[in-house]
Amino acid sequence: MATRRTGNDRESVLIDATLTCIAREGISAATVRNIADYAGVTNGLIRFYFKSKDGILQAAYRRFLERLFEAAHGTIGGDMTACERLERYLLANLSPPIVTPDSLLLWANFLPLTHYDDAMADIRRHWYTRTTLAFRDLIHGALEEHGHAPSDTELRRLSVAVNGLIDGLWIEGSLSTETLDINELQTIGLDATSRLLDIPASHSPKR
Amino acid sequence: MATRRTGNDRESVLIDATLTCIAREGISAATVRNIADYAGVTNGLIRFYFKSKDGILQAAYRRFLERLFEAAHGTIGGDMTACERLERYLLANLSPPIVTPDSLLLWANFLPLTHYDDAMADIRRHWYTRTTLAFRDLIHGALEEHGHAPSDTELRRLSVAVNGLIDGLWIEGSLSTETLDINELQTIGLDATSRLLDIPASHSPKR
DNA sequence: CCTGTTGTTATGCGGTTGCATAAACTATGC
DNA sequence: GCATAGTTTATGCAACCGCATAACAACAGG
Repeated sequence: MATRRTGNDRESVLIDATLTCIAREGISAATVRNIADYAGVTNGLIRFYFKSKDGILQAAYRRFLERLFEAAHGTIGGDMTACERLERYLLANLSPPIVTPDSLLLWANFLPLTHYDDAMADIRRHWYTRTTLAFRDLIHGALEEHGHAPSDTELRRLSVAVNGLIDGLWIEGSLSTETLDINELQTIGLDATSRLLDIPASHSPKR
Repeated sequence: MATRRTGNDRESVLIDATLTCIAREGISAATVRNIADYAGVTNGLIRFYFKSKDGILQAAYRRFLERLFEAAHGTIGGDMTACERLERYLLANLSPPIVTPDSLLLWANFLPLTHYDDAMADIRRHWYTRTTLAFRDLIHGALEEHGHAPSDTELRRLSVAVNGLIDGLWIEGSLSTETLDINELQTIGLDATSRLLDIPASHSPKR
């Protein structure tokens, strides 16, 4: 019997349990009973905190995306130069906990749901635009700092390219944690980005 | 009642039905009955061609990956220059049928299976190494053609970077078929690649 | 202490669905 | 026409799923 908790503490535990469950056994194993097992409680409790199974799934998806976002943007301080901010952001996106088999698995498991379920689709769109915009700003800042003044289309294209690069490296890194070490992944990412944006990398000033 | 067929024709239809089914309704809807419906036959027939549900799933995954591979490498002729070959390859990877919501959905639906099922994992590894190697050769050829003679690590890193870029653009393109048109995606991809490899793009000779 | 509220369990229901099997039927080649 | 490959129909039977509800445990305030 689980010890009694107060406040929305349990709710949080349940959401995390959902994520671990999905990461370990896949979305099809994310049944009310199974999730409850992961959380160490009994199935009925889920209905106490969420009005349906869809509810807890949406909450889990939201938390997952929010964590990804935070893991990347949380490392950025206001006192940095634009280039430092961009670099921090890139590095975070090429390190754990973002680059992990689990995060990729969660992403892949959730993605299909956003195609059949409107609520899930909304959640994805929300975070997608949020990340995209924030990212564009980062790129914009870094470019300006080096005297580049890109047009709107140029900026958009560069953002798409670098964003794509990072996403692709994220996948490669998460899928081959054995064969590709994290340091090399970061080196590759930073170096490639500096070439794409035509700005020197911070540690290797020239190239 | 479906008309009678001969040879392994039906088998092929069943595999395709599996893929359509997964793309449209997700892996959890890929039940024996549902797949049979998509194929226009009855459930019992599946067991005639495949020894279990896992069997047909593996066959479907194999076909899916093989098609992706073919869609990209099939466009390459032996009489082209290395650069042309690379460009063709990149363009194919940034066009339908590779860049489609369906292919991404299939990919995302299958990926988790490769983490719980050894047979599926083998299939993924097989095609993964195959694509990686082929891609590295393409890059290598293009670099040589421009007088670059990369070291092994350089070549590997460049391959990872460009490969990541393409994968990332594939995701972005497949997820936002509305907001991002295919031509722009290709422009972005080719341009970015030429910067990464430090070789001029074919149509815009200088930049 | 008692009581009301909140957190938690236990249990049951109705229903779906899944995979597999076996036996019956049909077309087709020889 | 007979044998065989292809196909359907019917069925078994179990797992299990999501949801609901009622009983039980803990804690807070009066």
